[in-house]
Amino acid sequence: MAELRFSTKQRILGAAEDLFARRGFAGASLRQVTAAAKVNLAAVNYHFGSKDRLIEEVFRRRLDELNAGRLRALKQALAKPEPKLEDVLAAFIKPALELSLDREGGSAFVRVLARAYAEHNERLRKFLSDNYGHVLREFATAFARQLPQLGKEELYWRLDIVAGALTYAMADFGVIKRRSGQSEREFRERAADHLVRFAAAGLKEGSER
Amino acid sequence: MAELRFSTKQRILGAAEDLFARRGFAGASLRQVTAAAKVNLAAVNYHFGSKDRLIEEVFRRRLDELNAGRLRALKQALAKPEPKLEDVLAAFIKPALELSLDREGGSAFVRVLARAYAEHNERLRKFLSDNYGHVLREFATAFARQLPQLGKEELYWRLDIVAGALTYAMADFGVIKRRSGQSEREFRERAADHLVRFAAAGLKEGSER
DNA sequence: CTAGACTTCAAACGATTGTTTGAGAATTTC
DNA sequence: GAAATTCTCAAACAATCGTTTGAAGTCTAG
Repeated sequence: MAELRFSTKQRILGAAEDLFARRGFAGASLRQVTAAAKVNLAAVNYHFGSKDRLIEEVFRRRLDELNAGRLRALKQALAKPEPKLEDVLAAFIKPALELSLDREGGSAFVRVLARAYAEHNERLRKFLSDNYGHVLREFATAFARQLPQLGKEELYWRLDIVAGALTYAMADFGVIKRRSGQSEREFRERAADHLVRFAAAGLKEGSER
Repeated sequence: MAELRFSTKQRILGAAEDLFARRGFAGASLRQVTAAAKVNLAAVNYHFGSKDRLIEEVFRRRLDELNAGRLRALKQALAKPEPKLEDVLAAFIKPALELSLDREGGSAFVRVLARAYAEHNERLRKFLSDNYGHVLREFATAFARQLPQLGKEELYWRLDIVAGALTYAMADFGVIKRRSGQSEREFRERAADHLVRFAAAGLKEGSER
């Protein structure tokens, strides 16, 4: 976490990500963050302006790439001759899996992401909606095309459940622990496969299958 | 929230539940809680001893009844001549639905519950595991009997996803808003039905169906 | 080499945190 | 109705919070 080879700004972002994942935004203090980053306390306000802006930058650093990856994967999936529901789901899930495999704090970030759902923080919601709302809208359109037999309301119900399950699974909650012989990558890829098949089954249920 | 007809202790628990749901355990201060409860600041430490113990009592007040209801429903479901997977799922989900319909803060509590998942707080996890772990173990056994074709590891994968989706859906996250003409009860019952069918589809997927 | 910009630092700011105190009010017990 | 117990209250406790300050350090451009 110290890692003095990184710049002050990067070390703060890394330490903040880790501590926000473990103690929440209110629960992690700037003194804990700067101590973990081996940086002076005032550096946060110098480089980011405030704690709130630091939180936003923790998101921006990862979400820019994550959502770009999702859109890329979606475009690729829809370019296939006969794109399936599973392809659209995988386009949403797999980039998040890749992120969670990032050596430098990616797995911490997906837990931060899960916290953002739990926090009903108005300021944070606006920031996320303003910057990344268009991605979710594109996926909603793609899902609607894959599931034409579902009413709009019904579709939103199911997508909401899928988004929740995804957030939960990616955050590594719950009882599942990987077997000791299994690599992190194997573990995560199995997780993504399970989630895609599980979500597809739930989304299709009641339709013609 | 004020509701002076309730005792000091009950008013504190109600206000704490509401504020923990909205701002988290670290984010809600005892001064905010006691102000909302129209109670003196010192009353929390007098009646509960500390903020941590107050948090535990917020859980205990609801979880005793919720988990008793789940075990009752599970017993009833397993007493049927041919219990189905959907029956076991409903036994887990429906009591939570009932709780979320409780006029006096039930819907706030399910959001508190979702926060407890997000918090990796060791103390809280131990409290929940010590007091209610046996309920989850009974359900795991029942699910295993309904899905004998699934390996133990595979089953745990899927149950974890179901638990996450349930927590998420019950916490009323996400984009779904009920139509203005729809009652809270109608809305929640539709939610539970969707969730049971969705979860059942995902749990069975890949088996004989 | 120097002037200027950028970055780090220890120290302190006022505000807020959970908790404790001891006096007083309210209630219960006999 | 007096004594004892339970509860409420304003006030203060030390600790910690996010933020600001101004001086000292480091770096870069001319």
